[in-house]
Amino acid sequence: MSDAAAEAETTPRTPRERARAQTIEDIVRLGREHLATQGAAALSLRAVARDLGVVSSAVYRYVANRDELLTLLLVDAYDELGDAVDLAVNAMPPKDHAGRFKALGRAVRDWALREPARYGLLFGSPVPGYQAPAGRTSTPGTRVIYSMIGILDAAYRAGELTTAAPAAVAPSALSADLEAIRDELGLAVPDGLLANGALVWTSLFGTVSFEVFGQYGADTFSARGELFEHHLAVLAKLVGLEA
Amino acid sequence: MSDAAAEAETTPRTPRERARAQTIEDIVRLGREHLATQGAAALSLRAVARDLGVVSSAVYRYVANRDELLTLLLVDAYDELGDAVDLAVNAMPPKDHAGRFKALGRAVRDWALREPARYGLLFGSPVPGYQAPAGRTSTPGTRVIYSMIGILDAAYRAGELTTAAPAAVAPSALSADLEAIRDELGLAVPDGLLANGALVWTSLFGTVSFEVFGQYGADTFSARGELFEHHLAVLAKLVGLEA
DNA sequence: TCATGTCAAGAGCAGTGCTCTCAATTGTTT
DNA sequence: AAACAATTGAGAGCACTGCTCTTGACATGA
Repeated sequence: MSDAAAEAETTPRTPRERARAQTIEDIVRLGREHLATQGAAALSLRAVARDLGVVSSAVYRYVANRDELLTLLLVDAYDELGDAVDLAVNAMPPKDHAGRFKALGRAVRDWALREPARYGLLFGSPVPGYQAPAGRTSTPGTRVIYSMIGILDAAYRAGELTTAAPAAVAPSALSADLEAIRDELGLAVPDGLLANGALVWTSLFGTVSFEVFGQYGADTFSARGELFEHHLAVLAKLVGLEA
Repeated sequence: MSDAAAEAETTPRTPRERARAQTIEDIVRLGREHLATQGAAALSLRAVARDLGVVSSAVYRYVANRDELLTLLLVDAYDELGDAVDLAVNAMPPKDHAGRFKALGRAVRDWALREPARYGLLFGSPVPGYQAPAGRTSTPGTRVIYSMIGILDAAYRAGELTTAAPAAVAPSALSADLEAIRDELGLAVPDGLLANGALVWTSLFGTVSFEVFGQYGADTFSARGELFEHHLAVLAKLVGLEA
């Protein structure tokens, strides 16, 4: 236990370590399947153990407790979403900023509809009694928003944003927050744009959540893809990516 | 069981029925407290029974099962949120459409921050294995959106929306959806406005959810009230309620 | 070869939802 | 007032959960 963090990063050397890593991988894989089919709150270590063909207590050799497995699955899901987003964004030309933004949005929606339970773990109500360890989840958890901010910043630096820029934010506690974000990420975008970016960010996940969580009535919207495309266009305009 | 639905609506007449209604009310009250402090997935009928000073099986005399209690609490929360929104909206002059919209938004945010777990039950990830009975939850569950649409429609009919109206929606499956909504609710607002209204609706809950569910980093935004006000202003502009 | 470290298994505790039976209480009717 | 019937609470019990501890078997590295 001297440096568990360090050893967790190293690739396994001995056969024992490799077997152990393989077992943990199996547990995460089975956990992911259970999570995908039944949801976060229904995730059971005992069920995972059964599928692994092992008695329940044996799982605790590899995973400290249920929360630990939840954290592994959280990181796993964040990374898969991040990969899907990166793939979609990079499939577009670097200069097509609006296209990249829309690709990001569509990738989020597609992944969420494909993996509703895992999406719920990431962006739904918190699991009672579980607090995600910021040190392990913040990096994978910020990939999507960083990607979006990157698109916005690149478009701004290239001078390719609509001149109808959002009104500046008056000096305030909020502008101080925005300043801090700009500094930390080395951004060029002005306050108003950054604040609108935050709205676009939350709006994107709001729309997706409504669809995934079934907040729209069962028969209110049948053309949900079209509705999403409309929303995506409006959001793109909000940050000046489209005219 | 001949007409359970009918008898459920009538006010209790006999002392037995009154005692029974009182007990159910107590169960809902205790359930609400547990829900508020521990969250939906941690709601336990046995814990409620303990607090009620009764053995666990006795609760089943009054509530069919856990899902049934969840439904009662769902309706309870929807109604409380609806009441809070109505109160805030009606505190503004009927002609101050933008003010009424913002009051609605603030009421939603305030209630959500005051009751995070109950908000999570309404707008967070679905409880695994629980499907809300649409017949009992759709009416209380649509109060807020109907209120918002009402504000928008009133402003439109009064001709007090900014002329910079959103682009019309091309004839499509989406426009058919919007047409159906307009017909069913007897609205006057055109397609583009209605579609934007849907975005504003989901965006509002997206922003609130991010704040309530802790999706913002712990220290990314300190001035969350200001950020919300900024977003509210942008959303108001999106539907032409503000210039 | 032998000691060390690792492992799976099993028993067990406390909690959960839910069902069933039984006895007592209560309200209603004769 | 007495008899009846409906309603209720208690308790036992089943199957499930997370988690801990002990025990015995095994493989690894010295």
